[in-house]
Amino acid sequence: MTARSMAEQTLELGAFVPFRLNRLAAGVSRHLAAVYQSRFGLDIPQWRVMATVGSKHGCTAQYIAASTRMHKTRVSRAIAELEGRQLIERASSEQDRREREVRLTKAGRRMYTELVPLALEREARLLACLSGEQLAGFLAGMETLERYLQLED
Amino acid sequence: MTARSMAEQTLELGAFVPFRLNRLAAGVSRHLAAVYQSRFGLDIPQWRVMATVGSKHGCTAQYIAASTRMHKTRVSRAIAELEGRQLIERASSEQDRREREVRLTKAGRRMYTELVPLALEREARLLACLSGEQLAGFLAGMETLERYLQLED
DNA sequence: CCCATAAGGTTGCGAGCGCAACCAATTGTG
DNA sequence: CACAATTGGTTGCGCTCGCAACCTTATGGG
Repeated sequence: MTARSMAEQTLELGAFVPFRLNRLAAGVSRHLAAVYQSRFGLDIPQWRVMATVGSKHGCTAQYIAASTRMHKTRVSRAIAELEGRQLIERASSEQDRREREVRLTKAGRRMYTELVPLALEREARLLACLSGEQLAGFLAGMETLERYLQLED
Repeated sequence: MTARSMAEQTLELGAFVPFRLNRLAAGVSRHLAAVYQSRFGLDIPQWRVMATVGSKHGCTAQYIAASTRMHKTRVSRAIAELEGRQLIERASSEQDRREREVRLTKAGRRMYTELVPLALEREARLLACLSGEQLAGFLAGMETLERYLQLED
């Protein structure tokens, strides 16, 4: 080991990928929040529940927790709030009376059909700052990292 | 507009980049937490303060908040805890007696020199799952997104 | 058939965080 | 020089979250 390599290493957070990823994710969330927060009065857990239930009718809280990677208590509370706002409804499952099947109400479905195009458009507008080639490279890297960290569904 | 395009759009969270970025950032943080949490008893705010002060001796809480993008109260509390553990120390600035210059103590510097190589190694091990080309593409995309969202320092 | 164990879901509680208000020191302006 | 406005930093408060404990229903083994 040379004297040079003994010199104290430093770490610039601004160049440290874990930090940059957190910062980027927060920035993108903020970029998206305008859609579901100020316009529909949803917070992140509620938005995730709406998005999940909207494409998986009759799913359970269990399923929502697993696919959104939220803690089951967070899901439970988000569901309770959405039910209070009459956006979703629950019915005890026939097969297993511990489970409760979650569905969008009419009002919930109306919000969903309005919300989803706005969210997708927001995502598209963000990604439009990347060239086609850059987008492909970025997504490829994300997928590899997700697989490595076993984050996929 | 065709009848087909009137069909209700759906949104799969698992294919939605904002969600995937949050999930990835959380996964990477968890991957890294083993280093600073279980081994050195630091939480994220404390780790970020240590990292910042370690390469910017005598900086202010202000500076830490700006470069880590943490709320100033979060920084204030992290500093107070680290000071309580005698890892950093503060001295009132001569030029402006509102400011307090933050520095690592001897023990803090010892932790820093032990911590930084482990964190960098952890980052390198994570990124090693990407090919050189994939890594370059991923980082290029990140930089463009950061610039677009004005997340840089 | 009974009881131990597990699984779906909810709730009490403590910890962490952001907002707003605040204190102290500085700067700017008449 | 005085006083308003600003800035660095801390603190009280309310909110959200995760953990652990709990209730209810289902399952499995003797």
